[in-house]
Amino acid sequence: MELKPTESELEILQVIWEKGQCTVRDVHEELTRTKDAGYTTTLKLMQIMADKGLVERDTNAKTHLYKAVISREQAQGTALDKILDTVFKGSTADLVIQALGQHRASSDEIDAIREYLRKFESGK
Amino acid sequence: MELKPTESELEILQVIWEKGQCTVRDVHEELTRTKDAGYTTTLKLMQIMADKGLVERDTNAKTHLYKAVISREQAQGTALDKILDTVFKGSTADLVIQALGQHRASSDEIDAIREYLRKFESGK
DNA sequence: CCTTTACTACGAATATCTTCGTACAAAGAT
DNA sequence: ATCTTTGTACGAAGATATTCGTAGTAAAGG
Repeated sequence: MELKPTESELEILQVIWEKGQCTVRDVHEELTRTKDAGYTTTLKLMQIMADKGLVERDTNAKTHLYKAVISREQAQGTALDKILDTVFKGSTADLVIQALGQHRASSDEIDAIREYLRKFESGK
Repeated sequence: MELKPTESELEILQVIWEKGQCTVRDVHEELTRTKDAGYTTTLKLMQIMADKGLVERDTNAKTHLYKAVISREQAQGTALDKILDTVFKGSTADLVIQALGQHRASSDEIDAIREYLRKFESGK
């Protein structure tokens, strides 16, 4: 089963992940805060996502309710796998170092990562 | 200027990054080790990439020589930005932790990251 | 020379993703 | 009851990405 959301699908998933269960209108209003798109465009995309199995929908009421099937964490994993493969030669260390270098992580973030490394290593 | 390579373009860039300057045939032979594609498909893609400015080519000789314009590091940065935005809510720490957790970095890798964190923090 | 091989150029078919208009049904408002 | 609003379904146009066939040209081998 292919579970690789497209760009637009990811925008929609972001909203659903954030809000939980959503109607098309919920998603659409959120999306139009930053970009503009017709309502039926959002609708169509969400229908396609339902076909693909990226979301599930409850069609009992007139207004359907959508929820995510794949979790944000799964999508994160997929996205990481992909860029590890395509631009990082598979090196997690390179990826991490690039991420830290480029994006000026805050001290809190760095502490969190240190903490994680500690746990990680003691857990082996 | 838009510098976002597509999926296929990234496959080609990987080869060029690895080998340096390349002919179409160089790239094509490398690609066909793992997938299959017609020669003219690879050619066309590389021509398009030249148009887009992803690669430069030297057309003096009959057989053209291609080299990457955008560096692997640039592409890494772009890729990271994109997934930070689309699936990590902008949190570098989440990204790093997911990357480490999921892909079982080796001890060497972890050491490299620790080392990096040390330098990073002392350098502020 | 002439034939075969290796290359580029380019148009066009496919495939995939995105966008939207139109049709129609249900619910709400007057 | 009728009109307006709010929904879904769906076809099809548009945009972009991918694939490949055909044509033409330069080089290499005989």
